[in-house]
Amino acid sequence: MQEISEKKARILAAAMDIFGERPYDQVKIEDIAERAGVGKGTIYEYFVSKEDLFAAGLEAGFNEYFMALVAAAVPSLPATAKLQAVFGRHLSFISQHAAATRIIIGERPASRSEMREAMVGRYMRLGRFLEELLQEGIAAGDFRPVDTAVVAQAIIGMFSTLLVFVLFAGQAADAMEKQAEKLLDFCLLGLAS
Amino acid sequence: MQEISEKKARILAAAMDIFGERPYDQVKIEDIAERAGVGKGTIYEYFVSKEDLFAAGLEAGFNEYFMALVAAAVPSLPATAKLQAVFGRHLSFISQHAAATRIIIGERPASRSEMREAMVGRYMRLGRFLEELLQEGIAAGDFRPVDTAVVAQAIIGMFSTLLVFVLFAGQAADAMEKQAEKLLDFCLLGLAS
Amino acid sequence: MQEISEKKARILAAAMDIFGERPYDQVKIEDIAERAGVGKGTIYEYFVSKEDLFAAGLEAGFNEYFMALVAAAVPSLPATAKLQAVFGRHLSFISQHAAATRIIIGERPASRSEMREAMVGRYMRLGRFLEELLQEGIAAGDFRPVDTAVVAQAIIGMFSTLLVFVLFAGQAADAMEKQAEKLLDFCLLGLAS
Amino acid sequence: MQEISEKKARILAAAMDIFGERPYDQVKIEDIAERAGVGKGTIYEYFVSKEDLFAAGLEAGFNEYFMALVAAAVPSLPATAKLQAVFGRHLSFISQHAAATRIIIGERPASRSEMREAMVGRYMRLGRFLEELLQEGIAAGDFRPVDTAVVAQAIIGMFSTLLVFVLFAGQAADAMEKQAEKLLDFCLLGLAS
DNA sequence: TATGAATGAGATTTCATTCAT
DNA sequence: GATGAATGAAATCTCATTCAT
Repeated sequence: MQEISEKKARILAAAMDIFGERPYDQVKIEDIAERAGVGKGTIYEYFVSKEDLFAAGLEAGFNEYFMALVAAAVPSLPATAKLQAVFGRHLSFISQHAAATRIIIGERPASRSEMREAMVGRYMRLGRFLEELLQEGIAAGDFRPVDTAVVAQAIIGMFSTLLVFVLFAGQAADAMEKQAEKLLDFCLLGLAS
Repeated sequence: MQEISEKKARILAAAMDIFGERPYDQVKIEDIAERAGVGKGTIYEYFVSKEDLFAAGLEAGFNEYFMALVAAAVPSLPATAKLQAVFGRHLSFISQHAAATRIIIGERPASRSEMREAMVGRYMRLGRFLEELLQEGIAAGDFRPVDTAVVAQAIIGMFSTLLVFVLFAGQAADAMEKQAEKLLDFCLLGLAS
Repeated sequence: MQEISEKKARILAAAMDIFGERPYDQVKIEDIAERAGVGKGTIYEYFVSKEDLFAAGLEAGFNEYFMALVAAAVPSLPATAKLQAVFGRHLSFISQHAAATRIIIGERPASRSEMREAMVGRYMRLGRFLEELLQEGIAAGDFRPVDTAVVAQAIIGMFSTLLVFVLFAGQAADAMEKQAEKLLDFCLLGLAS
Repeated sequence: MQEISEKKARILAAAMDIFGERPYDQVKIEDIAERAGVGKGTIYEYFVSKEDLFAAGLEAGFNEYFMALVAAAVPSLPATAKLQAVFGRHLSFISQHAAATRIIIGERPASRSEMREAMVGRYMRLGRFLEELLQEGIAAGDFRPVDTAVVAQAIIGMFSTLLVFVLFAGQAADAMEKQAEKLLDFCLLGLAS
């Protein structure tokens, strides 16, 4: 059973790798099988279809990302520092896990309504996390009492802009870092109590 | 020659329609031909390939969107009012032209670097427009002297978040309007001189 | 349009040929395309699916067979001679069109209910033809007033037995001819008025 | 060894069941394994291949049927009564063992000449049984001295027509019973000494 | 002996693109 | 220029069979 999970994980990892490299319809199941070191048929033992595998990769990629953000928000830190850490972690994650990230933004969110729902669900999850962080800051008097839902949305927006610049515009890492800092500053301006 | 352009326009319109309805690889050239009321072969008289047609639709969709924003920023208005108008127009555009919008963000065959470049180019164009607007406001003393590139980026980010909520989460129009207003307010907080 | 029908006919002929040679699932669409001298895709312009093509072949094969029987029953002949002619034509048809015939008995009648219905329909059509022939003979006083439905069924049964012997047991032609004659005689014994 | 046979029998029974339900290529070895309550691999302990298993089912199904006919021809009965009993048993068997019967006529992978031979062999076996019955009747003076081979063949033909009507046309049982009686009568007409 | 996870050959069908008319 | 019939490459998924346990 442990063995089984291990194989499923290997397939999933291979899928994320490859789906990150090129668009969905340029990925052959066979490519993934090869990279995972299993037979084509084996993939279908663990995933219902190519689309299912893609969706699983999406979910796993987001989870990885989300965990990274959560881990960055060390509980002992004050809210401002947490926010700063989250911004930084966002940037470093998308820089280092370009492939996984490219899946997250999802080359094809439109197809199945299930997938849309999942995507929206992920947005919400990220939003809730940021809202909690903001509420904490407000409670501690670090932030002014803003509408947390709105600000969270704004932050997600900033994150997604950074995404585009890092992944597609191929900006240099340090330029991006500066950019992220400034975005954070702008954000804090609006939050300053 | 006038005739020719008219036909090309009809094909492009049909393409935008249909690419907005479903993901790239679920669209058949034949569908577009049918909707445009021309033969399959005719499309190849005006467009090199399916990908080319998609790219043209993308560009046209963005132009439509961009023109709408530009038109909203009536020159005679003060910067704050312009920004407000642009926010409002963004929202109304994505609500009313869901199809065109879905192309803009949607499904990129993304394989070709040309397309990535075009996408980045559009981001930049939108960014420059917003920067100009911000600089104007700063010059007029309406905004504090922020890093316009950064704030423009932040606004683009907010726009894209609104996009997700409107297109995929299916939020009610009026709820979104309120949300957009609040995003603008948050923005203005950071900009207030 | 004439051209089109010609191509469809060529595909159908090739299909009957090949479906007659080997069982359904050992026939590749590609084989049929090759024999018909068209591309694989072309077949799908004229037939919805492999199964559809098979069903069409079945129908066409039966029609050919049925026409042959009908043609044998020359109107001017007395009933007994007609019956004799039909027996003879049955035998010669299945001997000479072994391939087409093998389709008729149908390697896979069970799959779709449509197909079953079509098969039953063919049985009925053959039955009605024989019944008419019998009724004519009864009216003319050549045959005793038997239950025509029953005797028609019996004749179909005899036909199918001959089928098995010719197609599968590979009996010599003249031996079969004698056999058919005797079957007819036995039949006539029951019919003799 | 007793245990082994029991398992083999269970597999065979399951195979007959399922091959009777749907055409050969819609049957998965796994389905049979499941119905038999054994593992997929186990089937290959007892049968060489899917085709082999099918052939075994065919043979077993025919044997069941053949035994039933033989049992119906109770030795003490006069020939006419025997023939009557055999007709009746044929009908009741195909009505009650539709699945087994469907195998007998059904779907032949037909590729292998072995299978054809087996099929012809079964026809012959049935033929010999009927011939013996006829000869007995002739010897007893119940039947006129017909060519027994021919009449046996005719009877087999009638049996197969009944098959089609019962299995595929879904005729009501009692209507068929009447039909069978009449077929027998017609037969007896030809046999009456 | 029994198992079932793993395999990979294989075939239908789709659809972008071509080109003769 | 306009058309759409013809094409064939290509890829998902199935399933009989194997073999390590």
